[in-house]
Amino acid sequence: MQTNTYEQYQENKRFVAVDCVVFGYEDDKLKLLVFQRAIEPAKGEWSLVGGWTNKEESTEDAARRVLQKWTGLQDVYLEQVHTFSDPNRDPGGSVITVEYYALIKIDDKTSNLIKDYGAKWYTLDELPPLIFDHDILVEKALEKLRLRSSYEIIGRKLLPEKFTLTRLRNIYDQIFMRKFDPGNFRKKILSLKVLERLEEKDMSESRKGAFYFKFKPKKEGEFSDPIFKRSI
Amino acid sequence: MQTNTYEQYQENKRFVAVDCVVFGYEDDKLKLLVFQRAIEPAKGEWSLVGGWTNKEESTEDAARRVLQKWTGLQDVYLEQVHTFSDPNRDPGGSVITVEYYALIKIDDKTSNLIKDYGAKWYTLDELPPLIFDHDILVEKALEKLRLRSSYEIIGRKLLPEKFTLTRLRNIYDQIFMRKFDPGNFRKKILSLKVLERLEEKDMSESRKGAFYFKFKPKKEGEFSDPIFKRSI
DNA sequence: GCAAAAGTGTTGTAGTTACACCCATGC
DNA sequence: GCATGGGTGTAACTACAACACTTTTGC
Repeated sequence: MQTNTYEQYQENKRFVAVDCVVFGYEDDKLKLLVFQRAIEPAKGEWSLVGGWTNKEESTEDAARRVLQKWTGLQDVYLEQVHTFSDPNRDPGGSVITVEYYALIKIDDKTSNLIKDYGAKWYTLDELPPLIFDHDILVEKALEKLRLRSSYEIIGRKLLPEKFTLTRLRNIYDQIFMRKFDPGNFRKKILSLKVLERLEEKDMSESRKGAFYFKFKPKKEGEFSDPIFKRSI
Repeated sequence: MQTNTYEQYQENKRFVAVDCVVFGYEDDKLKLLVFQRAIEPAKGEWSLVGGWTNKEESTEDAARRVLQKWTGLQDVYLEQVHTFSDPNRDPGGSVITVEYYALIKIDDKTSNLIKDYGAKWYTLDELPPLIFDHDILVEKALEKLRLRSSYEIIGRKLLPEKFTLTRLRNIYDQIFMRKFDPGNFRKKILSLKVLERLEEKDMSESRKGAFYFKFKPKKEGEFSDPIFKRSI
């Protein structure tokens, strides 16, 4: 173990937690994963997935560890959102929390794992009130997700291997809480040349059928798929 | 003192610091404030302004306290940037740092206070290497500042009461590390209607003289001065 | 008059929006 | 044959970039 030059400042040490806003897409709905809190205070109330960090890991690793523990999920997409530190934000004591949002693909396997822990997927409009400042964390995560979604097509982390453009648009409709014009959305997305059309069609949503698409493999070192060229 | 439900998790407690990337504008240059570190390890080397947080305050309050202590500055504009937590980022021990950037108006009073503490203003291109991951923090702060600057005119926090458009453009040139077209920049900024032209001219930079401008008072509850209307 | 920065005008391009319209197919 | 989502085309609008041009004034 490394020597710690700062041990004289012991009394400054803090509780540091991570909280994850977990987004998933199921039954054409953007959903959010919430848990019933396992410890006091507010035991039993709805809360985000969270846990303590420890000093041998980064907060991102802690977030991954916590997600793995509670949901069985691995290799999720994480992005740091914000750090909350109001000493009164948690009635149990002064706790700093580093917030992440996660994007995951919901499949049967994950669904089962999640059920084991008293967790539940809620759509954004049906979300119950959450403990502490977690409602604010959700709002912040959404803002960050919107920002990210305007720089790159985020469906890659939420959708199954093959999907229709209507489904992708549906995600964007829900993230931005508005209706995108189907024609314009299609042209915009296809102009970015990050999707590849498959020969197969999805016949379940319309008579005509809609072509499936998949993401082209992401090139190494390639930064992202900018949706808007404009900058200052 | 409030009771702490979490005391049983003592061994999870962490060192949490704040670091501030302080931007100022002086002699037509965007500058960054760095200090010579006062404690081991890396004592005497250049570092960002930073300090410990304690559990009675938020990290933002800690940042304000630290800035006040080292620079005498009060009422600065702060924005949280990112939280760094790699357990090996600080050779002195596992320390989480919450990063903020600050925008300040440099005047003679602040200059004097700052000199007292072995601090120094550097332009971006002359910045010496900083300790630990602080070079990365600077890069992150710049990115965040660029983002903010494309949503609202940030000069309000950096410039004196009255200023010319050339000076404002000069700030943008340096933040984005490119030359903005003087005519286009002028039209863009004035179209936002957040500036008010004064009758007085600055005759020091040209024969013709350039009108001084000032920011209109910010309306209460008004969010910001968007520079780009476009969204997805 | 000339240099130099301040300030205005003009034109082309490209991203975006709104919306009309055709397509394919199961009923 | 018609309703429905899938998919294409087009015209108007607007932000932006490039750049020409005019203004002012000290030297």
